[in-house]
Amino acid sequence: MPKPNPSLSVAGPAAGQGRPDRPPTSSPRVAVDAVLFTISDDRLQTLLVNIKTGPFAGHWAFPGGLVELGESLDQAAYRELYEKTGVRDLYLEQLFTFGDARRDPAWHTVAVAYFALVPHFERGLKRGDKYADIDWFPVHDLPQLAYDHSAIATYALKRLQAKLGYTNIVYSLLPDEFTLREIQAIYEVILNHTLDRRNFRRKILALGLLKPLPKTRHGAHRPAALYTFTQRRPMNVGVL
Amino acid sequence: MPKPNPSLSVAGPAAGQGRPDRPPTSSPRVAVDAVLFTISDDRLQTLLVNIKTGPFAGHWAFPGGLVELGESLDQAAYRELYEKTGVRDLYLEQLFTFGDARRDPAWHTVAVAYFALVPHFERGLKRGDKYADIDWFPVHDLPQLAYDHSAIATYALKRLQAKLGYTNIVYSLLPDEFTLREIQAIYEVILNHTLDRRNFRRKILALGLLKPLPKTRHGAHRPAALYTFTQRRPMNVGVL
DNA sequence: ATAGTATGCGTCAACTTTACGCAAACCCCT
DNA sequence: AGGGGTTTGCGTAAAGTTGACGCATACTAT
Repeated sequence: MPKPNPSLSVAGPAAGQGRPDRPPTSSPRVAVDAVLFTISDDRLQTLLVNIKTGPFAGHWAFPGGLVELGESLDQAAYRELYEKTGVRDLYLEQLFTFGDARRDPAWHTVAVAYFALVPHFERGLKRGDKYADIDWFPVHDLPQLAYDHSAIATYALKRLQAKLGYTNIVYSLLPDEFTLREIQAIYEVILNHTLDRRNFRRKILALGLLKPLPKTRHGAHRPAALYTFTQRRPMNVGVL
Repeated sequence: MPKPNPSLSVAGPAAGQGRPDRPPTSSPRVAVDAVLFTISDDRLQTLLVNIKTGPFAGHWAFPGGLVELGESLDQAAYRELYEKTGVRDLYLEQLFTFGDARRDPAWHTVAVAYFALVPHFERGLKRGDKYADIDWFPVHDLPQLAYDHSAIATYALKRLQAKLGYTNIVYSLLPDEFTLREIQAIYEVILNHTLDRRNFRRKILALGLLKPLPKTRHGAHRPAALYTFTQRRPMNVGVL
Protein backbone atom coordinates (compact mmCIF):
# COMPACT_ATOMS: atom_id res chain seq x y z
CA MET A 1 0.00 0.00 0.00
CA PRO A 2 1.33 3.40 -0.89
CA LYS A 3 1.05 4.83 2.55
CA PRO A 4 1.59 8.54 2.08
CA ASN A 5 4.53 9.93 3.91
CA PRO A 6 2.98 12.34 6.35
CA SER A 7 6.23 13.94 7.32
CA LEU A 8 5.96 17.11 5.32
CA SER A 9 2.28 17.08 4.78
CA VAL A 10 0.01 19.44 6.56
CA ALA A 11 -1.98 16.75 8.18
CA GLY A 12 -2.41 13.09 8.79
CA PRO A 13 -2.22 10.16 6.42
CA ALA A 14 -4.53 10.03 3.47
CA ALA A 15 -7.02 7.48 2.33
CA GLY A 16 -5.16 5.25 -0.06
CA GLN A 17 -7.05 2.04 0.14
CA GLY A 18 -8.19 0.35 -3.04
CA ARG A 19 -5.60 2.05 -5.20
CA PRO A 20 -3.17 0.39 -7.53
CA ASP A 21 0.26 0.35 -6.00
CA ARG A 22 1.85 3.03 -8.06
CA PRO A 23 4.72 5.00 -6.61
CA PRO A 24 4.46 8.74 -7.01
CA THR A 25 6.81 10.22 -9.54
CA SER A 26 8.91 13.18 -8.71
CA SER A 27 6.65 16.02 -9.68
CA PRO A 28 5.21 19.27 -8.39
CA ARG A 29 3.38 19.19 -5.09
CA VAL A 30 -0.19 20.39 -4.74
CA ALA A 31 -1.26 22.81 -2.07
CA VAL A 32 -4.32 24.91 -1.36
CA ASP A 33 -4.25 28.49 -0.08
CA ALA A 34 -7.37 30.23 1.07
CA VAL A 35 -8.13 33.94 1.17
CA LEU A 36 -10.76 34.28 3.88
CA PHE A 37 -12.62 37.58 3.82
CA THR A 38 -14.81 39.11 6.44
CA ILE A 39 -16.19 42.53 7.21
CA SER A 40 -15.13 43.93 10.50
CA ASP A 41 -14.66 47.36 11.90
CA ASP A 42 -16.25 48.69 8.69
CA ARG A 43 -13.39 47.31 6.68
CA LEU A 44 -12.77 44.30 4.50
CA GLN A 45 -10.30 42.04 6.24
CA THR A 46 -8.50 38.79 5.47
CA LEU A 47 -7.03 36.10 7.64
CA LEU A 48 -3.25 35.68 7.63
CA VAL A 49 -0.91 33.29 9.40
CA ASN A 50 2.67 33.95 10.37
CA ILE A 51 5.05 31.31 9.10
CA LYS A 52 7.28 29.64 11.63
CA THR A 53 9.99 27.91 9.63
CA GLY A 54 11.57 27.71 6.20
CA PRO A 55 12.68 30.45 3.83
CA PHE A 56 9.61 32.55 4.61
CA ALA A 57 9.82 32.29 8.38
CA GLY A 58 8.42 35.43 9.94
CA HIS A 59 6.40 36.35 6.89
CA TRP A 60 2.64 36.51 6.76
CA ALA A 61 0.75 34.34 4.30
CA PHE A 62 -2.71 33.03 3.60
CA PRO A 63 -3.50 29.82 5.44
CA GLY A 64 -2.92 26.73 3.37
CA GLY A 65 -1.12 23.48 3.09
CA LEU A 66 -0.50 20.42 1.00
CA VAL A 67 -3.39 18.46 -0.39
CA GLU A 68 -3.55 14.99 1.02
CA LEU A 69 -3.84 11.94 -1.12
CA GLY A 70 -7.46 11.03 -1.62
CA GLU A 71 -8.72 14.44 -0.57
CA SER A 72 -10.52 16.76 -2.98
CA LEU A 73 -9.33 20.33 -3.38
CA ASP A 74 -12.48 21.75 -1.86
CA GLN A 75 -12.09 19.44 1.09
CA ALA A 76 -8.51 20.51 1.56
CA ALA A 77 -9.39 24.21 1.51
CA TYR A 78 -12.26 23.62 3.85
CA ARG A 79 -10.09 21.63 6.22
CA GLU A 80 -7.37 24.26 6.28
CA LEU A 81 -9.82 26.99 7.15
CA TYR A 82 -11.62 24.94 9.74
CA GLU A 83 -8.39 24.09 11.48
CA LYS A 84 -7.56 27.78 11.77
CA THR A 85 -10.89 29.34 12.50
CA GLY A 86 -13.25 26.64 13.61
CA VAL A 87 -15.76 28.03 11.15
CA ARG A 88 -17.79 25.40 9.35
CA ASP A 89 -20.32 27.56 7.60
CA LEU A 90 -18.57 29.62 5.00
CA TYR A 91 -18.79 30.43 1.33
CA LEU A 92 -15.94 28.74 -0.50
CA GLU A 93 -15.00 29.03 -4.13
CA GLN A 94 -11.97 28.07 -6.17
CA LEU A 95 -10.13 31.11 -7.40
CA PHE A 96 -7.16 30.26 -9.58
CA THR A 97 -4.22 27.92 -9.63
CA PHE A 98 -0.75 29.34 -9.38
CA GLY A 99 1.92 27.07 -10.68
CA ASP A 100 5.08 28.99 -11.34
CA ALA A 101 8.06 26.79 -10.60
CA ARG A 102 9.77 29.43 -8.53
CA ARG A 103 6.88 30.52 -6.38
CA ASP A 104 8.08 28.21 -3.62
CA PRO A 105 11.87 28.14 -3.33
CA ALA A 106 11.81 24.86 -1.43
CA TRP A 107 10.09 22.72 -4.02
CA HIS A 108 7.92 23.27 -7.07
CA THR A 109 4.49 23.63 -5.51
CA VAL A 110 1.28 24.22 -7.41
CA ALA A 111 -1.11 26.25 -5.28
CA VAL A 112 -4.84 26.07 -5.85
CA ALA A 113 -6.10 29.34 -4.41
CA TYR A 114 -9.54 29.67 -2.87
CA PHE A 115 -11.51 32.59 -1.66
CA ALA A 116 -13.92 32.33 1.21
CA LEU A 117 -16.39 34.53 3.04
CA VAL A 118 -17.60 34.52 6.63
CA PRO A 119 -19.81 36.96 8.47
CA HIS A 120 -18.27 38.78 11.42
CA PHE A 121 -15.22 37.71 13.25
CA GLU A 122 -16.72 34.42 14.34
CA ARG A 123 -15.30 34.17 17.84
CA GLY A 124 -11.62 33.52 18.54
CA LEU A 125 -9.10 32.03 16.19
CA LYS A 126 -7.61 28.66 16.93
CA ARG A 127 -4.00 29.38 17.60
CA GLY A 128 -2.28 26.05 17.06
CA ASP A 129 1.44 25.46 17.23
CA LYS A 130 1.78 25.22 13.49
CA TYR A 131 2.10 28.96 13.02
CA ALA A 132 3.79 31.64 15.03
CA ASP A 133 0.72 33.83 14.85
CA ILE A 134 -2.62 34.24 13.16
CA ASP A 135 -4.66 37.40 12.72
CA TRP A 136 -6.94 39.53 10.56
CA PHE A 137 -5.59 42.31 8.36
CA PRO A 138 -7.44 44.99 6.40
CA VAL A 139 -7.23 44.23 2.70
CA HIS A 140 -6.05 47.69 1.85
CA ASP A 141 -3.24 47.56 4.36
CA LEU A 142 -1.65 44.13 4.08
CA PRO A 143 1.88 43.39 5.28
CA GLN A 144 4.43 41.96 2.91
CA LEU A 145 3.32 38.45 2.04
CA ALA A 146 5.22 35.22 1.49
CA TYR A 147 5.39 33.32 -1.81
CA ASP A 148 3.27 34.95 -4.53
CA HIS A 149 0.52 35.65 -2.07
CA SER A 150 0.36 39.32 -2.95
CA ALA A 151 -0.77 38.32 -6.42
CA ILE A 152 -3.31 35.96 -4.91
CA ALA A 153 -4.61 38.75 -2.70
CA THR A 154 -5.08 41.07 -5.66
CA TYR A 155 -6.78 38.40 -7.67
CA ALA A 156 -9.09 37.40 -4.84
CA LEU A 157 -10.19 40.96 -4.22
CA LYS A 158 -10.88 41.51 -7.89
CA ARG A 159 -12.95 38.36 -8.04
CA LEU A 160 -14.90 39.26 -4.93
CA GLN A 161 -15.69 42.69 -6.32
CA ALA A 162 -16.79 41.25 -9.63
CA LYS A 163 -18.92 38.57 -8.05
CA LEU A 164 -20.77 41.13 -5.99
CA GLY A 165 -22.09 42.42 -9.28
CA TYR A 166 -23.69 39.27 -10.60
CA THR A 167 -24.26 36.92 -7.67
CA ASN A 168 -25.92 37.03 -4.28
CA ILE A 169 -22.88 35.92 -2.29
CA VAL A 170 -23.21 38.93 0.03
CA TYR A 171 -25.50 36.78 2.07
CA SER A 172 -22.46 34.96 3.42
CA LEU A 173 -21.16 38.17 4.93
CA LEU A 174 -24.39 39.13 6.64
CA PRO A 175 -26.25 37.90 9.71
CA ASP A 176 -29.74 36.54 9.40
CA GLU A 177 -31.43 39.90 9.78
CA PHE A 178 -30.11 43.18 8.49
CA THR A 179 -31.17 46.59 7.27
CA LEU A 180 -30.75 47.92 3.77
CA ARG A 181 -28.14 50.30 5.08
CA GLU A 182 -26.10 47.41 6.39
CA ILE A 183 -26.08 45.46 3.15
CA GLN A 184 -25.26 48.61 1.24
CA ALA A 185 -22.38 49.30 3.60
CA ILE A 186 -20.89 45.94 2.69
CA TYR A 187 -21.11 46.71 -1.00
CA GLU A 188 -19.48 50.06 -0.41
CA VAL A 189 -16.64 48.69 1.66
CA ILE A 190 -15.85 45.96 -0.85
CA LEU A 191 -16.24 48.05 -3.97
CA ASN A 192 -14.46 50.89 -2.22
CA HIS A 193 -16.84 53.60 -3.38
CA THR A 194 -20.16 54.99 -2.26
CA LEU A 195 -23.50 54.13 -3.79
CA ASP A 196 -26.70 56.08 -4.01
CA ARG A 197 -29.10 54.88 -1.31
CA ARG A 198 -32.24 55.11 -3.37
CA ASN A 199 -30.86 53.46 -6.47
CA PHE A 200 -29.28 50.73 -4.42
CA ARG A 201 -32.54 50.02 -2.68
CA ARG A 202 -34.43 49.82 -5.93
CA LYS A 203 -31.99 47.42 -7.54
CA ILE A 204 -31.42 45.13 -4.61
CA LEU A 205 -35.15 44.81 -4.01
CA ALA A 206 -35.86 44.23 -7.69
CA LEU A 207 -33.80 41.05 -7.49
CA GLY A 208 -36.41 39.48 -5.25
CA LEU A 209 -33.76 37.95 -3.03
CA LEU A 210 -34.73 39.89 0.05
CA LYS A 211 -37.79 39.37 2.17
CA PRO A 212 -38.94 42.24 4.40
CA LEU A 213 -39.55 41.27 8.00
CA PRO A 214 -42.35 42.78 10.07
CA LYS A 215 -39.72 44.14 12.40
CA THR A 216 -37.61 47.23 12.51
CA ARG A 217 -34.27 48.07 14.02
CA HIS A 218 -34.30 51.06 16.33
CA GLY A 219 -31.24 53.22 16.54
CA ALA A 220 -30.59 56.88 16.96
CA HIS A 221 -32.92 57.85 14.13
CA ARG A 222 -35.84 56.67 12.12
CA PRO A 223 -36.20 52.88 12.56
CA ALA A 224 -35.05 50.82 9.59
CA ALA A 225 -36.95 47.84 8.24
CA LEU A 226 -35.25 44.49 8.67
CA TYR A 227 -34.78 42.02 5.83
CA THR A 228 -33.66 38.42 5.34
CA PHE A 229 -32.52 36.51 2.29
CA THR A 230 -35.16 34.28 0.79
CA GLN A 231 -32.38 31.91 -0.24
CA ARG A 232 -29.05 31.47 1.44
CA ARG A 233 -27.22 29.72 -1.33
CA PRO A 234 -25.10 31.02 -4.23
CA MET A 235 -27.06 32.17 -7.26
CA ASN A 236 -26.30 34.20 -10.32
CA VAL A 237 -28.33 37.37 -10.53
CA GLY A 238 -27.34 40.82 -11.71
CA VAL A 239 -26.86 43.83 -9.48
CA LEU A 240 -24.20 46.35 -8.97
CA MET B 1 17.13 28.68 -11.59
CA PRO B 2 16.59 25.04 -12.34
CA LYS B 3 16.19 24.30 -15.98
CA PRO B 4 13.05 22.29 -16.62
CA ASN B 5 13.75 18.77 -17.65
CA PRO B 6 13.03 18.77 -21.36
CA SER B 7 12.54 15.04 -21.66
CA LEU B 8 9.10 14.36 -22.97
CA SER B 9 8.59 11.67 -20.46
CA VAL B 10 5.40 12.36 -18.73
CA ALA B 11 6.86 11.13 -15.53
CA GLY B 12 10.61 11.09 -15.70
CA PRO B 13 12.91 11.78 -12.79
CA ALA B 14 12.92 15.34 -11.68
CA ALA B 15 15.33 18.07 -12.44
CA GLY B 16 16.76 18.75 -9.08
CA GLN B 17 19.76 20.89 -9.72
CA GLY B 18 19.84 24.03 -7.66
CA ARG B 19 17.04 22.75 -5.48
CA PRO B 20 17.29 21.59 -1.97
CA ASP B 21 17.42 17.82 -2.05
CA ARG B 22 13.95 17.18 -0.77
CA PRO B 23 12.20 14.03 -1.77
CA PRO B 24 8.61 14.49 -2.90
CA THR B 25 6.03 13.22 -0.50
CA SER B 26 3.39 10.85 -1.68
CA SER B 27 0.75 13.24 -2.88
CA PRO B 28 -1.58 13.97 -5.79
CA ARG B 29 -0.03 14.35 -9.22
CA VAL B 30 -0.53 17.49 -11.28
CA ALA B 31 -1.65 17.40 -14.88
CA VAL B 32 -2.92 19.92 -17.40
CA ASP B 33 -5.75 19.29 -19.84
CA ALA B 34 -6.53 21.70 -22.64
CA VAL B 35 -9.80 22.30 -24.43
CA LEU B 36 -8.78 23.69 -27.78
CA PHE B 37 -11.57 25.38 -29.70
CA THR B 38 -11.72 26.37 -33.30
CA ILE B 39 -14.38 27.31 -35.79
CA SER B 40 -14.55 25.04 -38.76
CA ASP B 41 -17.27 24.04 -41.13
CA ASP B 42 -19.45 26.70 -39.49
CA ARG B 43 -19.32 24.82 -36.24
CA LEU B 44 -17.47 25.11 -32.98
CA GLN B 45 -15.07 22.21 -32.69
CA THR B 46 -12.62 20.90 -30.11
CA LEU B 47 -9.54 18.77 -30.36
CA LEU B 48 -9.64 15.29 -28.83
CA VAL B 49 -7.10 12.50 -28.56
CA ASN B 50 -7.82 8.81 -28.34
CA ILE B 51 -6.17 7.16 -25.37
CA LYS B 52 -3.99 4.17 -26.05
CA THR B 53 -3.49 2.46 -22.69
CA GLY B 54 -4.78 2.30 -19.16
CA PRO B 55 -8.31 2.11 -17.82
CA PHE B 56 -9.56 4.61 -20.40
CA ALA B 57 -7.97 2.98 -23.44
CA GLY B 58 -10.09 3.61 -26.50
CA HIS B 59 -11.79 6.63 -25.00
CA TRP B 60 -11.50 10.15 -26.31
CA ALA B 61 -10.16 12.88 -24.07
CA PHE B 62 -8.78 16.38 -24.18
CA PRO B 63 -5.04 16.47 -24.78
CA GLY B 64 -3.03 16.79 -21.62
CA GLY B 65 -0.36 15.29 -19.48
CA LEU B 66 1.57 15.56 -16.27
CA VAL B 67 3.27 18.80 -15.38
CA GLU B 68 6.99 18.45 -15.28
CA LEU B 69 9.06 19.63 -12.39
CA GLY B 70 10.19 23.19 -12.96
CA GLU B 71 7.60 23.87 -15.61
CA SER B 72 4.82 26.40 -15.11
CA LEU B 73 1.22 25.40 -15.71
CA ASP B 74 0.89 27.70 -18.69
CA GLN B 75 4.05 26.25 -20.17
CA ALA B 76 2.76 22.74 -19.68
CA ALA B 77 -0.55 23.51 -21.39
CA TYR B 78 1.23 25.29 -24.17
CA ARG B 79 3.64 22.40 -24.64
CA GLU B 80 0.90 19.82 -24.75
CA LEU B 81 -0.98 21.71 -27.43
CA TYR B 82 2.09 22.44 -29.44
CA GLU B 83 3.08 18.80 -29.44
CA LYS B 84 -0.32 17.88 -30.85
CA THR B 85 -1.04 20.67 -33.28
CA GLY B 86 2.18 22.47 -33.97
CA VAL B 87 0.34 25.71 -33.32
CA ARG B 88 2.35 28.31 -31.49
CA ASP B 89 0.05 31.28 -31.71
CA LEU B 90 -3.03 30.60 -29.69
CA TYR B 91 -5.10 32.17 -26.99
CA LEU B 92 -4.60 30.26 -23.78
CA GLU B 93 -6.34 30.75 -20.47
CA GLN B 94 -6.61 28.77 -17.29
CA LEU B 95 -10.10 27.47 -16.77
CA PHE B 96 -10.50 25.58 -13.54
CA THR B 97 -8.74 22.94 -11.51
CA PHE B 98 -10.41 19.61 -11.03
CA GLY B 99 -9.13 17.69 -8.06
CA ASP B 100 -11.57 15.00 -7.11
CA ALA B 101 -9.67 12.02 -5.78
CA ARG B 102 -11.56 9.56 -7.96
CA ARG B 103 -11.41 11.37 -11.27
CA ASP B 104 -8.42 9.26 -12.28
CA PRO B 105 -8.73 5.66 -11.14
CA ALA B 106 -5.03 5.05 -11.49
CA TRP B 107 -3.79 7.69 -9.07
CA HIS B 108 -5.11 10.84 -7.48
CA THR B 109 -4.42 13.40 -10.19
CA VAL B 110 -5.24 17.07 -9.97
CA ALA B 111 -6.01 18.42 -13.43
CA VAL B 112 -5.57 22.09 -14.22
CA ALA B 113 -7.89 22.63 -17.16
CA TYR B 114 -7.17 25.21 -19.83
CA PHE B 115 -9.16 26.51 -22.70
CA ALA B 116 -7.55 27.66 -25.89
CA LEU B 117 -8.57 29.23 -29.18
CA VAL B 118 -7.07 29.01 -32.65
CA PRO B 119 -8.32 30.33 -35.96
CA HIS B 120 -9.09 27.77 -38.65
CA PHE B 121 -7.89 24.25 -38.63
CA GLU B 122 -4.26 25.23 -38.87
CA ARG B 123 -2.93 22.56 -41.24
CA GLY B 124 -2.57 18.91 -40.23
CA LEU B 125 -2.36 17.52 -36.76
CA LYS B 126 0.83 15.93 -35.56
CA ARG B 127 -0.06 12.33 -35.08
CA GLY B 128 2.58 11.01 -32.69
CA ASP B 129 2.71 7.55 -31.22
CA LYS B 130 1.52 8.70 -27.86
CA TYR B 131 -2.12 8.46 -28.82
CA ALA B 132 -4.10 6.08 -30.97
CA ASP B 133 -5.79 8.91 -32.80
CA ILE B 134 -6.35 12.64 -32.74
CA ASP B 135 -9.16 14.63 -34.34
CA TRP B 136 -11.62 17.49 -34.17
CA PHE B 137 -15.16 17.04 -32.90
CA PRO B 138 -18.09 19.44 -32.96
CA VAL B 139 -18.79 20.68 -29.45
CA HIS B 140 -22.45 19.84 -29.67
CA ASP B 141 -21.77 16.27 -30.71
CA LEU B 142 -18.93 14.98 -28.58
CA PRO B 143 -18.26 11.28 -28.04
CA GLN B 144 -18.15 9.85 -24.56
CA LEU B 145 -15.11 11.28 -22.83
CA ALA B 146 -12.60 9.80 -20.43
CA TYR B 147 -12.12 10.93 -16.81
CA ASP B 148 -14.32 13.88 -15.90
CA HIS B 149 -13.69 15.50 -19.26
CA SER B 150 -17.37 15.90 -20.00
CA ALA B 151 -17.61 18.27 -17.07
CA ILE B 152 -14.55 20.10 -18.35
CA ALA B 153 -16.12 20.41 -21.78
CA THR B 154 -19.30 21.91 -20.35
CA TYR B 155 -17.35 24.30 -18.19
CA ALA B 156 -15.10 25.39 -21.04
CA LEU B 157 -17.98 26.10 -23.36
CA LYS B 158 -19.76 28.11 -20.70
CA ARG B 159 -16.65 30.15 -20.07
CA LEU B 160 -16.08 30.76 -23.76
CA GLN B 161 -19.65 31.94 -24.21
CA ALA B 162 -19.41 34.23 -21.21
CA LYS B 163 -16.08 35.68 -22.26
CA LEU B 164 -17.42 36.56 -25.68
CA GLY B 165 -19.66 38.98 -23.86
CA TYR B 166 -17.07 41.03 -22.05
CA THR B 167 -13.75 40.50 -23.79
CA ASN B 168 -12.34 40.75 -27.28
CA ILE B 169 -10.99 37.22 -27.46
CA VAL B 170 -12.81 36.58 -30.74
CA TYR B 171 -9.78 38.00 -32.42
CA SER B 172 -8.01 34.72 -31.78
CA LEU B 173 -10.56 32.88 -33.89
CA LEU B 174 -10.37 35.24 -36.84
CA PRO B 175 -7.83 35.85 -39.59
CA ASP B 176 -6.25 39.24 -40.00
CA GLU B 177 -8.96 40.59 -42.27
CA PHE B 178 -12.62 39.78 -42.00
CA THR B 179 -16.06 41.15 -42.66
CA LEU B 180 -18.67 42.03 -40.10
CA ARG B 181 -20.70 39.08 -41.25
CA GLU B 182 -17.82 36.76 -40.50
CA ILE B 183 -17.26 37.97 -36.98
CA GLN B 184 -20.97 37.85 -36.33
CA ALA B 185 -21.11 34.28 -37.59
CA ILE B 186 -18.57 33.31 -34.96
CA TYR B 187 -20.63 34.88 -32.22
CA GLU B 188 -23.69 33.08 -33.47
CA VAL B 189 -22.02 29.71 -33.67
CA ILE B 190 -20.57 29.94 -30.20
CA LEU B 191 -23.61 31.44 -28.52
CA ASN B 192 -25.79 29.09 -30.48
CA HIS B 193 -28.40 31.65 -31.44
CA THR B 194 -28.82 34.27 -34.12
CA LEU B 195 -28.16 37.95 -33.66
CA ASP B 196 -29.60 40.99 -35.38
CA ARG B 197 -27.18 42.21 -38.02
CA ARG B 198 -27.76 45.88 -37.45
CA ASN B 199 -27.62 45.79 -33.68
CA PHE B 200 -24.54 43.61 -33.76
CA ARG B 201 -22.83 46.04 -36.09
CA ARG B 202 -23.67 48.97 -33.86
CA LYS B 203 -22.35 47.34 -30.72
CA ILE B 204 -19.20 45.78 -32.10
CA LEU B 205 -18.21 49.03 -33.77
CA ALA B 206 -18.98 51.05 -30.66
CA LEU B 207 -16.23 49.14 -28.87
CA GLY B 208 -13.63 50.76 -31.04
CA LEU B 209 -11.71 47.54 -31.38
CA LEU B 210 -12.19 47.26 -35.11
CA LYS B 211 -10.50 49.33 -37.76
CA PRO B 212 -12.13 49.50 -41.19
CA LEU B 213 -9.80 48.77 -44.08
CA PRO B 214 -10.00 50.59 -47.40
CA LYS B 215 -10.74 47.26 -49.01
CA THR B 216 -13.80 45.17 -49.59
CA ARG B 217 -14.44 41.49 -50.05
CA HIS B 218 -16.27 40.61 -53.26
CA GLY B 219 -18.57 37.64 -53.19
CA ALA B 220 -21.87 36.78 -54.74
CA HIS B 221 -23.48 40.04 -53.65
CA ARG B 222 -22.77 43.51 -52.49
CA PRO B 223 -19.12 43.73 -51.43
CA ALA B 224 -18.56 43.80 -47.68
CA ALA B 225 -16.09 46.12 -46.01
CA LEU B 226 -13.07 44.46 -44.44
CA TYR B 227 -11.96 45.12 -40.88
CA THR B 228 -8.99 44.34 -38.65
CA PHE B 229 -8.54 44.45 -34.90
CA THR B 230 -6.70 47.51 -33.68
CA GLN B 231 -5.28 45.35 -30.88
CA ARG B 232 -4.68 41.65 -30.99
CA ARG B 233 -4.35 41.00 -27.30
CA PRO B 234 -6.90 40.09 -24.64
CA MET B 235 -8.82 43.01 -23.20
CA ASN B 236 -11.95 43.42 -21.15
CA VAL B 237 -14.65 45.34 -22.93
CA GLY B 238 -18.41 44.82 -22.92
CA VAL B 239 -20.42 43.58 -25.84
CA LEU B 240 -23.58 41.74 -26.48
C1' DA C 1 -32.20 44.72 -67.88
C1' DT C 2 -34.15 42.48 -63.98
C1' DA C 3 -34.68 39.47 -60.09
C1' DG C 4 -32.49 38.11 -55.89
C1' DT C 5 -29.78 38.79 -51.93
C1' DA C 6 -26.51 40.63 -48.67
C1' DT C 7 -24.60 45.03 -47.01
C1' DG C 8 -24.86 49.60 -44.86
C1' DC C 9 -27.49 53.20 -42.48
C1' DG C 10 -31.11 54.96 -39.71
C1' DT C 11 -35.29 55.27 -36.55
C1' DC C 12 -38.45 54.55 -32.83
C1' DA C 13 -40.33 52.51 -28.71
C1' DA C 14 -39.26 50.10 -24.49
C1' DC C 15 -36.42 49.53 -20.92
C1' DT C 16 -32.51 50.72 -17.65
C1' DT C 17 -29.59 53.73 -15.25
C1' DT C 18 -28.33 58.01 -12.93
C1' DA C 19 -29.16 62.00 -10.27
C1' DC C 20 -31.85 64.10 -7.06
C1' DG C 21 -36.12 66.16 -4.37
C1' DC C 22 -38.87 65.54 -0.40
C1' DA C 23 -41.69 63.88 3.36
C1' DA C 24 -41.83 60.69 7.41
C1' DA C 25 -39.94 58.90 11.74
C1' DC C 26 -37.06 58.89 15.30
C1' DC C 27 -33.49 60.71 18.95
C1' DC C 28 -31.63 64.39 21.50
C1' DC C 29 -31.33 68.68 23.51
C1' DT C 30 -33.03 72.60 25.36
C1' DA D 1 -43.08 69.89 24.92
C1' DG D 2 -41.10 71.32 20.81
C1' DG D 3 -37.58 72.09 17.35
C1' DG D 4 -33.04 70.71 15.16
C1' DG D 5 -30.56 67.05 13.10
C1' DT D 6 -30.23 62.84 10.78
C1' DT D 7 -31.63 58.63 8.59
C1' DT D 8 -35.17 55.98 6.25
C1' DG D 9 -38.60 55.40 2.65
C1' DC D 10 -40.75 56.80 -1.76
C1' DG D 11 -40.90 59.03 -6.15
C1' DT D 12 -39.70 61.39 -10.56
C1' DA D 13 -37.39 63.39 -14.55
C1' DA D 14 -33.50 63.23 -17.84
C1' DA D 15 -30.07 60.55 -20.13
C1' DG D 16 -28.43 56.43 -21.92
C1' DT D 17 -28.89 51.57 -23.67
C1' DT D 18 -31.23 47.80 -25.96
C1' DG D 19 -34.28 45.44 -29.22
C1' DA D 20 -37.05 45.30 -33.37
C1' DC D 21 -37.24 46.57 -37.86
C1' DG D 22 -37.67 49.69 -42.48
C1' DC D 23 -35.25 50.76 -46.52
C1' DA D 24 -31.95 52.09 -50.01
C1' DT D 25 -27.54 50.42 -52.14
C1' DA D 26 -24.41 47.41 -54.62
C1' DC D 27 -23.29 43.53 -56.21
C1' DT D 28 -24.12 38.57 -59.03
C1' DA D 29 -26.76 35.47 -61.80
C1' DT D 30 -29.91 34.76 -65.55
